[in-house]
Amino acid sequence: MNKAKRAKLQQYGWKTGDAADFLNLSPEETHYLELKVALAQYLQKKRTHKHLTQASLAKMVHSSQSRVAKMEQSDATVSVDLLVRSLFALGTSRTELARVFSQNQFKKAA
Amino acid sequence: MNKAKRAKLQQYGWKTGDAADFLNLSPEETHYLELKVALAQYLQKKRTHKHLTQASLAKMVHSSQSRVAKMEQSDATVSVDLLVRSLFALGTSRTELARVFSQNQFKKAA
DNA sequence: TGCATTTATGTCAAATATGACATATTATAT
DNA sequence: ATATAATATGTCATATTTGACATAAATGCA
Repeated sequence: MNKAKRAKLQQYGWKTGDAADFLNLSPEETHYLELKVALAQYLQKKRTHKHLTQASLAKMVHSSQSRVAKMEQSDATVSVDLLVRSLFALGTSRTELARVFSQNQFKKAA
Repeated sequence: MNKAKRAKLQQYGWKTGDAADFLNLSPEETHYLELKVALAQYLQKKRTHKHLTQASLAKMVHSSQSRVAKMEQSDATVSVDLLVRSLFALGTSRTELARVFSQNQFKKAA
C-alpha cells in the first residue's frame, strides 16, 4: 500500500478515521495525510475563488500546471513545503494557514 | 545570499521585519522562513520539555541526531515536511500545530 | 581539572521531490 | 457535436532532502 493509493482513497470519500483504520496508519501518519489533503483542498478553493487557472498559479509559484494539479489532487509526490509556499504566494497569512491546520476535513458526504 | 545564511541571521536575534528588509525577502519568502523557525523552536521546546535527547527523538522519527540538530537550528536543508512529521511524532495535535503557525516569533530580545 | 553526555556542523551517497513536457480526460461554450 | 479551454496523469532528468557517519564544540558533573 503506497502513499499515492492512500491519498486516492482519501479523495474518493473515505472518512479519515475509516481510512486510517483500513490502511493501518499510525496516528502521526494519519495527521500528516489529513494535513496535506486539507492544504490541497484549501489551495484549490483559494485559487478558484481568485479566478486563477492552474497554469496562472503555476507561473506565480514558478512551477508547472501539472504540479499544481498534483498539489490539488494530494498527489503523494508533493511536499508540504510546496503546498505552503503556494498558499503564501496566493496571499495566505500565517493565521489563515493556522485555521486550515486545525480544521477537521473529510466529513464524508452523506 | 543563500538560505542557510538567512536562517542563521534570523537565529542570531534579528527581528523578522528587520531581517526581511535587510535580506530583501519577498513577503512569501519571509512567511515561509518565519514558519520554519517557529516550527524549529517549538520542536526543541517540546523535546526538552519531554526530557528527550536529540538522539532519542531521532529514533522515534527514524532519523538521526544530526538531522534533529539541524531541524532545531532551522538549517536550510530541512523541510517543513520533516519538521511537521517530527512534531506529530512528539504527539502534537493539529490544533497545537495551528497555534505554532499563527504565533509571531522573534521579537528580538532587548 | 578530566571524563561522559549531549548538541552542532560538515560531508556524501541514496532517496525523494521538482519542473517540464506530452498527452489524456474533463468541462464549457457555441 | 465539435472546438476550446482547463484540468488530470504519466514520465523523466535534474535538484533537493534524506539518514548516516565523522568529528568538533558545548554542557554537565565528579
